[in-house]
Amino acid sequence: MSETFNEQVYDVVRRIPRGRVATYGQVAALAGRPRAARFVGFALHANPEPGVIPCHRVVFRDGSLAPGFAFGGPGEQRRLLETEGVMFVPPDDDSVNAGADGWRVDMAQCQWRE
DNA sequence: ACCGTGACCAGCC
DNA sequence: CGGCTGGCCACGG
Repeated sequence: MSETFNEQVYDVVRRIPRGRVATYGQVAALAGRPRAARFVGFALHANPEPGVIPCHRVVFRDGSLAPGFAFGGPGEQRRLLETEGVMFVPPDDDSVNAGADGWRVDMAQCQWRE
C-alpha cells in the first residue's frame, strides 16, 4: 500500500486484459488519481518494466496512440493491438492525426471496462 | 534539498 | 467554435 502513484499505475496497466485498451484518464482514475492522467503517461515512460507492462494497451481519450512510442518502432503499437484483436477505425476526412497514421482504436468496442 | 520536467484531460474565456 | 491553462505526482540533475 505504500506504493507510489507510479507503482499503482503499473499495477492497473498490468490488469488490462488482452484485446482491450484503456485511456490514460481511466488508468489514472483506477490508480486513485482521476486528475493525474498526465503522470500516467509519464509513469509509463519513466520506468516501465520491459516485457511486463503492456503500455501499448494504453491510448488517448480520442483512441489515438501515444507519440514517441518506442517498443520497436512507431506503428508497432498498432500492429500489436491488431494482433491482440483490437479493432481500428479509419480517420475522418476532416480529422488527420499525425503520429498514428490517422487510424484510431475503436473505443466503442475495445475500451476496457470493468 | 530544490527546481524543472514529463505518453494527458477537461474546463473556461 | 477554438485556443489556452490548470491540476496532479514522482523522479533526475
